[in-house]
Amino acid sequence: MSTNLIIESITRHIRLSNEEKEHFISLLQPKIYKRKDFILEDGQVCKYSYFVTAGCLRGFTVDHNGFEHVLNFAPTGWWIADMYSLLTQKPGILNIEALENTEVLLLSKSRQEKLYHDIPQFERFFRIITENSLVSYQQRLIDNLSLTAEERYHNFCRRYPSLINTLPKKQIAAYIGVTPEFFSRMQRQMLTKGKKQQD
Amino acid sequence: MSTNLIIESITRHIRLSNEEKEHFISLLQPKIYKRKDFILEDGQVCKYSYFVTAGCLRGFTVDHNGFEHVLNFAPTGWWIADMYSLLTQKPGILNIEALENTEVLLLSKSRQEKLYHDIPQFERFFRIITENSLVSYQQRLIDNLSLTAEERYHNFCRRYPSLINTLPKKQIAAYIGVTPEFFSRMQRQMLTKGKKQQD
DNA sequence: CCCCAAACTTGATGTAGGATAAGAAATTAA
DNA sequence: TTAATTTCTTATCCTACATCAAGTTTGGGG
Repeated sequence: MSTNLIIESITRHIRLSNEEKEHFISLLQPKIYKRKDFILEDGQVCKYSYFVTAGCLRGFTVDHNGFEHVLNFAPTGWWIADMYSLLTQKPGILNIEALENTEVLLLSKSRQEKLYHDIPQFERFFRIITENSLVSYQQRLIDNLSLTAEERYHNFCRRYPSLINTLPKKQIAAYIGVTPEFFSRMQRQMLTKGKKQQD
Repeated sequence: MSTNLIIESITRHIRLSNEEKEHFISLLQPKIYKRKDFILEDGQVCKYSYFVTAGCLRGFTVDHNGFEHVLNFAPTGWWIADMYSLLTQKPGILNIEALENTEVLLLSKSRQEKLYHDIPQFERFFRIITENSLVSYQQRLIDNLSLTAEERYHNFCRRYPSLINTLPKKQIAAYIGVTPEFFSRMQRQMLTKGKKQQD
Protein backbone atom coordinates (compact mmCIF):
# COMPACT_ATOMS: atom_id res chain seq x y z
CA MET A 1 0.00 0.00 0.00
CA SER A 2 1.31 3.45 -0.91
CA THR A 3 1.08 5.14 2.45
CA ASN A 4 4.42 6.94 2.39
CA LEU A 5 2.87 10.10 1.07
CA ILE A 6 0.16 10.41 3.70
CA ILE A 7 2.53 9.65 6.57
CA GLU A 8 5.01 12.15 5.25
CA SER A 9 2.35 14.85 4.93
CA ILE A 10 1.17 14.21 8.49
CA THR A 11 4.60 14.13 10.09
CA ARG A 12 5.27 17.54 8.64
CA HIS A 13 2.92 18.79 11.36
CA ILE A 14 3.03 16.28 14.25
CA ARG A 15 5.47 13.66 15.52
CA LEU A 16 4.37 10.02 15.57
CA SER A 17 5.94 6.81 16.86
CA ASN A 18 6.08 3.82 14.54
CA GLU A 19 3.23 2.12 16.37
CA GLU A 20 1.12 5.23 16.05
CA LYS A 21 1.83 5.38 12.33
CA GLU A 22 0.83 1.75 11.94
CA HIS A 23 -2.30 2.24 13.98
CA PHE A 24 -3.27 5.20 11.84
CA ILE A 25 -2.66 3.29 8.62
CA SER A 26 -4.74 0.37 9.88
CA LEU A 27 -7.73 2.75 9.98
CA LEU A 28 -7.45 3.64 6.27
CA GLN A 29 -9.17 1.89 3.38
CA PRO A 30 -7.58 2.16 -0.08
CA LYS A 31 -9.94 2.57 -2.99
CA ILE A 32 -9.61 3.10 -6.73
CA TYR A 33 -11.90 5.24 -8.87
CA LYS A 34 -12.02 5.51 -12.62
CA ARG A 35 -12.18 8.76 -14.57
CA LYS A 36 -15.67 10.27 -14.32
CA ASP A 37 -16.65 8.10 -11.34
CA PHE A 38 -18.51 9.97 -8.63
CA ILE A 39 -16.98 9.61 -5.17
CA LEU A 40 -19.85 11.56 -3.65
CA GLU A 41 -23.10 13.06 -4.95
CA ASP A 42 -25.10 15.98 -3.59
CA GLY A 43 -27.88 14.80 -1.33
CA GLN A 44 -25.76 12.02 0.12
CA VAL A 45 -24.22 12.05 3.58
CA CYS A 46 -20.43 12.27 3.47
CA LYS A 47 -18.97 9.46 5.59
CA TYR A 48 -15.28 9.75 4.77
CA SER A 49 -12.35 12.09 4.41
CA TYR A 50 -10.49 11.27 1.19
CA PHE A 51 -6.73 11.50 0.76
CA VAL A 52 -5.55 11.32 -2.87
CA THR A 53 -2.46 9.16 -3.43
CA ALA A 54 -2.61 9.33 -7.24
CA GLY A 55 -4.79 11.10 -9.78
CA CYS A 56 -7.10 14.04 -9.19
CA LEU A 57 -10.57 14.74 -7.81
CA ARG A 58 -12.78 17.81 -8.01
CA GLY A 59 -15.40 19.07 -5.56
CA PHE A 60 -18.20 21.07 -7.15
CA THR A 61 -21.78 22.24 -6.70
CA VAL A 62 -24.54 22.61 -9.27
CA ASP A 63 -26.61 25.80 -9.00
CA HIS A 64 -30.32 26.14 -9.74
CA ASN A 65 -29.54 27.04 -13.37
CA GLY A 66 -27.57 23.82 -13.80
CA PHE A 67 -24.16 25.52 -13.81
CA GLU A 68 -21.26 23.87 -12.06
CA HIS A 69 -18.98 25.72 -9.64
CA VAL A 70 -15.71 24.14 -8.56
CA LEU A 71 -14.99 24.53 -4.85
CA ASN A 72 -11.64 22.74 -4.93
CA PHE A 73 -9.41 20.32 -6.76
CA ALA A 74 -7.59 17.52 -4.97
CA PRO A 75 -4.48 16.38 -6.84
CA THR A 76 -2.03 13.87 -5.36
CA GLY A 77 -1.26 14.58 -1.71
CA TRP A 78 -4.43 16.56 -0.97
CA TRP A 79 -7.43 15.83 1.26
CA ILE A 80 -11.01 16.33 0.13
CA ALA A 81 -14.48 15.89 1.67
CA ASP A 82 -17.85 17.60 1.91
CA MET A 83 -16.95 19.24 5.21
CA TYR A 84 -20.46 20.41 5.93
CA SER A 85 -21.96 16.98 5.47
CA LEU A 86 -19.08 15.19 7.19
CA LEU A 87 -19.43 17.38 10.28
CA THR A 88 -23.20 17.41 10.55
CA GLN A 89 -23.89 13.99 9.00
CA LYS A 90 -26.70 15.63 7.06
CA PRO A 91 -27.11 15.40 3.26
CA GLY A 92 -24.56 17.63 1.55
CA ILE A 93 -24.51 19.80 -1.54
CA LEU A 94 -21.09 18.82 -2.84
CA ASN A 95 -20.31 16.45 -5.70
CA ILE A 96 -16.88 14.85 -5.78
CA GLU A 97 -15.81 13.39 -9.11
CA ALA A 98 -12.65 11.74 -10.44
CA LEU A 99 -11.08 13.82 -13.22
CA GLU A 100 -8.80 10.89 -14.03
CA ASN A 101 -8.25 7.38 -12.70
CA THR A 102 -7.55 8.06 -9.06
CA GLU A 103 -6.37 6.20 -5.96
CA VAL A 104 -7.56 7.38 -2.57
CA LEU A 105 -7.27 6.44 1.08
CA LEU A 106 -10.57 6.64 2.98
CA LEU A 107 -10.77 7.65 6.63
CA SER A 108 -14.30 7.19 7.96
CA LYS A 109 -15.77 9.75 10.34
CA SER A 110 -16.14 7.19 13.13
CA ARG A 111 -12.54 6.06 12.74
CA GLN A 112 -11.40 9.67 12.65
CA GLU A 113 -13.13 10.25 15.97
CA LYS A 114 -11.61 7.08 17.36
CA LEU A 115 -8.26 8.39 16.17
CA TYR A 116 -8.73 11.63 18.13
CA HIS A 117 -9.31 9.49 21.20
CA ASP A 118 -6.46 7.02 20.64
CA ILE A 119 -3.83 9.52 19.49
CA PRO A 120 -4.77 13.04 20.60
CA GLN A 121 -2.00 14.42 18.40
CA PHE A 122 -4.35 13.91 15.49
CA GLU A 123 -6.72 16.44 16.99
CA ARG A 124 -3.89 18.89 16.46
CA PHE A 125 -3.10 17.66 12.95
CA PHE A 126 -6.63 18.12 11.71
CA ARG A 127 -6.94 21.44 13.48
CA ILE A 128 -3.87 22.66 11.65
CA ILE A 129 -4.93 21.56 8.18
CA THR A 130 -8.43 22.93 8.83
CA GLU A 131 -6.89 26.26 9.84
CA ASN A 132 -4.80 26.37 6.66
CA SER A 133 -7.80 25.48 4.58
CA LEU A 134 -9.85 28.21 6.30
CA VAL A 135 -7.21 30.81 5.49
CA SER A 136 -7.14 29.85 1.83
CA TYR A 137 -10.94 30.00 1.49
CA GLN A 138 -10.92 33.43 3.16
CA GLN A 139 -8.30 34.57 0.68
CA ARG A 140 -10.21 33.13 -2.26
CA LEU A 141 -13.38 34.88 -1.11
CA ILE A 142 -11.54 38.19 -0.91
CA ASP A 143 -10.06 37.52 -4.34
CA ASN A 144 -13.53 36.93 -5.75
CA LEU A 145 -14.69 40.22 -4.24
CA SER A 146 -11.73 42.31 -5.38
CA LEU A 147 -9.92 40.78 -8.36
CA THR A 148 -10.71 40.45 -12.07
CA ALA A 149 -11.14 37.04 -13.70
CA GLU A 150 -7.62 37.29 -15.10
CA GLU A 151 -6.09 37.92 -11.70
CA ARG A 152 -8.06 35.02 -10.24
CA TYR A 153 -6.69 32.82 -13.01
CA HIS A 154 -3.14 33.72 -11.98
CA ASN A 155 -3.99 32.74 -8.42
CA PHE A 156 -5.34 29.42 -9.65
CA CYS A 157 -2.03 28.85 -11.43
CA ARG A 158 -0.07 29.53 -8.26
CA ARG A 159 -2.28 27.27 -6.17
CA TYR A 160 -2.46 24.30 -8.56
CA PRO A 161 0.66 24.54 -10.79
CA SER A 162 0.47 20.84 -11.64
CA LEU A 163 -3.05 21.24 -13.06
CA ILE A 164 -2.62 24.19 -15.44
CA ASN A 165 -2.01 22.04 -18.49
CA THR A 166 -3.64 18.76 -17.46
CA LEU A 167 -7.10 20.07 -16.59
CA PRO A 168 -9.88 20.70 -19.14
CA LYS A 169 -10.17 24.46 -19.46
CA LYS A 170 -13.86 24.42 -18.59
CA GLN A 171 -12.89 23.10 -15.15
CA ILE A 172 -10.53 26.00 -14.62
CA ALA A 173 -13.26 28.39 -15.76
CA ALA A 174 -15.69 26.84 -13.26
CA TYR A 175 -13.09 27.34 -10.53
CA ILE A 176 -12.30 30.98 -11.19
CA GLY A 177 -15.98 31.75 -11.73
CA VAL A 178 -16.45 32.54 -15.43
CA THR A 179 -18.07 30.79 -18.39
CA PRO A 180 -15.88 28.64 -20.68
CA GLU A 181 -16.65 31.13 -23.47
CA PHE A 182 -15.34 34.07 -21.52
CA PHE A 183 -12.34 32.09 -20.32
CA SER A 184 -11.47 31.38 -23.93
CA ARG A 185 -11.72 35.05 -24.87
CA MET A 186 -9.68 35.99 -21.81
CA GLN A 187 -6.84 33.66 -22.78
CA ARG A 188 -6.67 35.13 -26.26
CA GLN A 189 -6.49 38.60 -24.77
CA MET A 190 -3.73 37.49 -22.41
CA LEU A 191 -1.73 36.22 -25.39
CA THR A 192 -1.96 39.47 -27.33
CA LYS A 193 -1.14 41.41 -24.18
CA GLY A 194 1.90 39.18 -23.64
CA LYS A 195 3.06 39.85 -27.19
CA LYS A 196 2.73 43.59 -26.74
CA GLN A 197 4.89 43.42 -23.62
CA GLN A 198 7.55 41.48 -25.54
CA ASP A 199 8.04 44.30 -28.06
CA MET B 1 -15.72 40.60 34.42
CA SER B 2 -18.39 39.46 31.98
CA THR B 3 -17.11 36.01 31.16
CA ASN B 4 -20.41 34.17 31.34
CA LEU B 5 -20.93 34.45 27.59
CA ILE B 6 -17.56 33.07 26.57
CA ILE B 7 -17.76 30.15 29.02
CA GLU B 8 -21.25 29.35 27.86
CA SER B 9 -20.21 29.38 24.20
CA ILE B 10 -17.28 27.08 24.93
CA THR B 11 -19.18 24.60 27.06
CA ARG B 12 -21.62 24.15 24.21
CA HIS B 13 -18.80 22.14 22.59
CA ILE B 14 -16.59 20.75 25.38
CA ARG B 15 -16.99 19.94 29.08
CA LEU B 16 -14.85 21.83 31.58
CA SER B 17 -14.35 21.57 35.35
CA ASN B 18 -14.60 24.72 37.43
CA GLU B 19 -10.82 24.87 37.82
CA GLU B 20 -10.38 24.56 34.10
CA LYS B 21 -12.86 27.37 33.51
CA GLU B 22 -11.01 29.58 35.97
CA HIS B 23 -7.67 28.74 34.45
CA PHE B 24 -8.98 29.62 31.02
CA ILE B 25 -10.40 32.91 32.20
CA SER B 26 -7.11 33.80 33.88
CA LEU B 27 -5.51 33.74 30.43
CA LEU B 28 -7.88 36.38 29.01
CA GLN B 29 -7.38 40.14 28.98
CA PRO B 30 -10.46 42.36 28.78
CA LYS B 31 -10.18 45.45 26.63
CA ILE B 32 -12.50 48.23 25.52
CA TYR B 33 -12.49 49.91 22.13
CA LYS B 34 -14.37 52.98 21.01
CA ARG B 35 -16.35 53.30 17.82
CA LYS B 36 -13.96 53.66 14.83
CA ASP B 37 -10.96 52.39 16.81
CA PHE B 38 -8.76 49.99 14.89
CA ILE B 39 -8.11 46.72 16.71
CA LEU B 40 -5.72 45.61 13.97
CA GLU B 41 -4.33 47.20 10.80
CA ASP B 42 -3.06 45.50 7.67
CA GLY B 43 0.68 45.08 7.74
CA GLN B 44 0.69 44.30 11.46
CA VAL B 45 1.19 40.86 12.96
CA CYS B 46 -1.95 39.55 14.66
CA LYS B 47 -1.08 38.46 18.20
CA TYR B 48 -4.53 37.75 19.62
CA SER B 49 -7.84 36.05 19.06
CA TYR B 50 -10.64 38.45 19.97
CA PHE B 51 -13.93 37.42 21.56
CA VAL B 52 -16.61 40.13 21.52
CA THR B 53 -18.61 40.44 24.75
CA ALA B 54 -20.46 43.61 23.71
CA GLY B 55 -20.62 45.74 20.57
CA CYS B 56 -19.49 44.80 17.08
CA LEU B 57 -16.28 44.55 15.05
CA ARG B 58 -15.68 44.19 11.33
CA GLY B 59 -12.81 42.51 9.50
CA PHE B 60 -12.07 43.95 6.07
CA THR B 61 -9.41 44.31 3.39
CA VAL B 62 -8.65 47.25 1.14
CA ASP B 63 -7.95 46.38 -2.52
CA HIS B 64 -5.50 48.15 -4.82
CA ASN B 65 -8.26 50.55 -5.95
CA GLY B 66 -8.92 51.59 -2.36
CA PHE B 67 -12.21 49.70 -2.08
CA GLU B 68 -13.08 47.92 1.14
CA HIS B 69 -14.31 44.32 1.24
CA VAL B 70 -15.82 42.96 4.44
CA LEU B 71 -14.66 39.45 5.29
CA ASN B 72 -16.74 39.14 8.44
CA PHE B 73 -18.60 40.89 11.19
CA ALA B 74 -18.18 39.96 14.84
CA PRO B 75 -21.21 40.92 16.93
CA THR B 76 -21.54 39.92 20.59
CA GLY B 77 -20.57 36.30 21.18
CA TRP B 78 -18.35 35.92 18.10
CA TRP B 79 -14.60 35.41 17.71
CA ILE B 80 -12.50 37.38 15.23
CA ALA B 81 -8.82 37.48 14.21
CA ASP B 82 -6.62 37.71 11.15
CA MET B 83 -6.25 33.94 10.94
CA TYR B 84 -3.50 34.06 8.34
CA SER B 85 -1.36 36.40 10.36
CA LEU B 86 -2.18 34.74 13.68
CA LEU B 87 -1.10 31.32 12.34
CA THR B 88 2.02 32.41 10.49
CA GLN B 89 2.97 35.38 12.69
CA LYS B 90 3.66 37.28 9.48
CA PRO B 91 2.17 40.72 8.64
CA GLY B 92 -1.48 40.30 7.68
CA ILE B 93 -3.80 41.96 5.20
CA LEU B 94 -6.85 42.30 7.45
CA ASN B 95 -8.09 45.41 9.20
CA ILE B 96 -10.29 44.99 12.24
CA GLU B 97 -12.31 48.02 13.28
CA ALA B 98 -14.92 48.73 15.94
CA LEU B 99 -18.28 49.64 14.41
CA GLU B 100 -19.51 50.78 17.82
CA ASN B 101 -18.07 50.95 21.34
CA THR B 102 -17.03 47.37 21.90
CA GLU B 103 -15.76 45.15 24.73
CA VAL B 104 -13.52 42.23 23.87
CA LEU B 105 -11.59 39.49 25.62
CA LEU B 106 -8.10 38.95 24.21
CA LEU B 107 -6.45 35.54 24.07
CA SER B 108 -2.83 35.84 22.97
CA LYS B 109 -1.36 33.26 20.61
CA SER B 110 1.22 32.15 23.14
CA ARG B 111 -1.45 31.70 25.82
CA GLN B 112 -3.65 29.86 23.36
CA GLU B 113 -0.80 27.42 22.74
CA LYS B 114 -0.24 27.09 26.47
CA LEU B 115 -3.94 26.37 26.76
CA TYR B 116 -3.71 23.53 24.26
CA HIS B 117 -0.97 22.07 26.43
CA ASP B 118 -2.67 22.58 29.80
CA ILE B 119 -6.20 21.59 28.75
CA PRO B 120 -6.12 19.46 25.58
CA GLN B 121 -9.90 19.77 25.33
CA PHE B 122 -9.31 23.24 23.93
CA GLU B 123 -7.53 21.75 20.97
CA ARG B 124 -10.90 20.17 20.21
CA PHE B 125 -12.85 23.35 20.87
CA PHE B 126 -10.82 25.43 18.45
CA ARG B 127 -10.82 22.64 15.91
CA ILE B 128 -14.62 22.60 16.00
CA ILE B 129 -15.10 26.33 15.64
CA THR B 130 -12.48 26.41 12.89
CA GLU B 131 -14.35 23.62 11.10
CA ASN B 132 -17.62 25.52 11.35
CA SER B 133 -15.97 28.68 10.13
CA LEU B 134 -14.43 26.78 7.21
CA VAL B 135 -17.81 25.45 6.17
CA SER B 136 -19.38 28.88 6.21
CA TYR B 137 -16.59 30.41 4.11
CA GLN B 138 -16.95 27.57 1.62
CA GLN B 139 -20.65 28.27 1.42
CA ARG B 140 -20.12 31.98 1.03
CA LEU B 141 -17.64 31.37 -1.77
CA ILE B 142 -20.14 29.16 -3.59
CA ASP B 143 -22.80 31.82 -3.02
CA ASN B 144 -20.54 34.44 -4.58
CA LEU B 145 -19.99 32.19 -7.59
CA SER B 146 -23.65 31.26 -8.10
CA LEU B 147 -26.06 33.76 -6.55
CA THR B 148 -27.20 37.26 -7.45
CA ALA B 149 -26.48 40.22 -5.18
CA GLU B 150 -30.07 40.05 -3.93
CA GLU B 151 -29.78 36.40 -2.95
CA ARG B 152 -26.49 37.10 -1.19
CA TYR B 153 -28.21 39.86 0.74
CA HIS B 154 -30.80 37.39 1.99
CA ASN B 155 -27.99 35.11 3.16
CA PHE B 156 -26.41 38.03 4.99
CA CYS B 157 -29.73 38.61 6.76
CA ARG B 158 -29.90 34.98 7.84
CA ARG B 159 -26.31 34.97 9.09
CA TYR B 160 -26.38 38.28 10.97
CA PRO B 161 -30.06 38.95 11.84
CA SER B 162 -29.06 41.31 14.65
CA LEU B 163 -27.12 43.55 12.26
CA ILE B 164 -29.69 44.13 9.49
CA ASN B 165 -30.97 47.39 10.95
CA THR B 166 -28.03 48.48 13.08
CA LEU B 167 -25.29 48.40 10.44
CA PRO B 168 -24.58 51.25 7.98
CA LYS B 169 -25.82 50.04 4.61
CA LYS B 170 -22.45 50.60 2.97
CA GLN B 171 -21.02 47.95 5.30
CA ILE B 172 -23.63 45.45 4.17
CA ALA B 173 -22.86 46.35 0.55
CA ALA B 174 -19.14 45.76 1.17
CA TYR B 175 -20.01 42.36 2.64
CA ILE B 176 -22.21 41.09 -0.16
CA GLY B 177 -19.84 42.51 -2.77
CA VAL B 178 -21.62 45.41 -4.46
CA THR B 179 -21.24 49.21 -4.45
CA PRO B 180 -23.38 51.26 -2.04
CA GLU B 181 -25.05 52.80 -5.12
CA PHE B 182 -26.12 49.46 -6.47
CA PHE B 183 -27.20 48.25 -3.05
CA SER B 184 -29.46 51.29 -2.74
CA ARG B 185 -31.08 50.61 -6.12
CA MET B 186 -31.42 46.94 -5.24
CA GLN B 187 -33.33 47.74 -2.07
CA ARG B 188 -35.76 49.98 -3.93
CA GLN B 189 -36.38 47.19 -6.43
CA MET B 190 -36.93 44.71 -3.60
CA LEU B 191 -39.57 47.03 -2.14
CA THR B 192 -41.53 47.35 -5.37
CA LYS B 193 -41.24 43.62 -5.95
CA GLY B 194 -42.55 42.98 -2.43
CA LYS B 195 -45.50 45.28 -3.15
CA LYS B 196 -46.35 43.45 -6.35
CA GLN B 197 -46.40 40.16 -4.48
CA GLN B 198 -48.83 41.63 -1.92
CA ASP B 199 -51.39 42.49 -4.60
C1' DC C 1 -29.25 71.87 19.66
C1' DC C 2 -26.84 72.60 15.70
C1' DC C 3 -23.51 71.75 12.31
C1' DC C 4 -20.71 69.15 9.44
C1' DA C 5 -19.05 64.88 7.80
C1' DA C 6 -20.61 60.68 6.60
C1' DA C 7 -24.14 57.94 4.65
C1' DC C 8 -27.69 57.43 1.40
C1' DT C 9 -30.21 58.12 -3.00
C1' DT C 10 -30.92 58.94 -7.86
C1' DG C 11 -29.80 59.53 -12.72
C1' DA C 12 -26.88 58.98 -16.81
C1' DT C 13 -23.57 56.33 -18.87
C1' DG C 14 -19.89 52.61 -19.15
C1' DT C 15 -18.08 47.74 -18.96
C1' DA C 16 -16.85 43.00 -17.43
C1' DG C 17 -18.54 39.13 -18.20
C1' DG C 18 -23.02 36.23 -19.57
C1' DA C 19 -26.29 34.04 -23.11
C1' DT C 20 -26.92 32.11 -27.34
C1' DA C 21 -25.60 29.96 -31.46
C1' DA C 22 -22.72 27.52 -34.46
C1' DG C 23 -18.69 25.70 -36.16
C1' DA C 24 -13.76 23.70 -35.28
C1' DA C 25 -10.77 20.88 -32.73
C1' DA C 26 -9.68 17.36 -29.65
C1' DT C 27 -10.81 12.96 -26.96
C1' DT C 28 -12.86 8.86 -26.32
C1' DA C 29 -14.99 4.55 -27.12
C1' DA C 30 -15.65 0.96 -30.20
C1' DT D 1 -9.71 4.27 -37.95
C1' DT D 2 -13.78 6.15 -37.48
C1' DA D 3 -18.03 7.84 -35.39
C1' DA D 4 -19.62 10.10 -31.59
C1' DT D 5 -19.15 12.94 -27.92
C1' DT D 6 -17.01 16.45 -25.48
C1' DT D 7 -14.32 20.50 -25.41
C1' DC D 8 -12.84 24.76 -27.29
C1' DT D 9 -13.30 28.91 -29.98
C1' DT D 10 -15.38 32.92 -32.16
C1' DA D 11 -18.99 36.25 -33.12
C1' DT D 12 -23.05 38.95 -31.81
C1' DC D 13 -25.95 40.74 -28.69
C1' DC D 14 -27.35 41.37 -23.76
C1' DT D 15 -27.46 42.30 -18.59
C1' DA D 16 -25.97 42.87 -13.89
C1' DC D 17 -23.45 45.72 -11.85
C1' DA D 18 -19.82 49.71 -11.77
C1' DT D 19 -18.55 54.52 -12.35
C1' DC D 20 -19.20 59.28 -12.12
C1' DA D 21 -21.65 63.19 -10.65
C1' DA D 22 -24.83 65.72 -7.87
C1' DG D 23 -28.13 66.31 -4.56
C1' DT D 24 -30.48 64.76 0.00
C1' DT D 25 -30.69 62.80 4.46
C1' DT D 26 -28.79 61.32 8.80
C1' DG D 27 -26.58 61.27 13.09
C1' DG D 28 -22.77 61.94 16.21
C1' DG D 29 -19.43 65.25 18.27
C1' DG D 30 -18.94 69.76 19.97
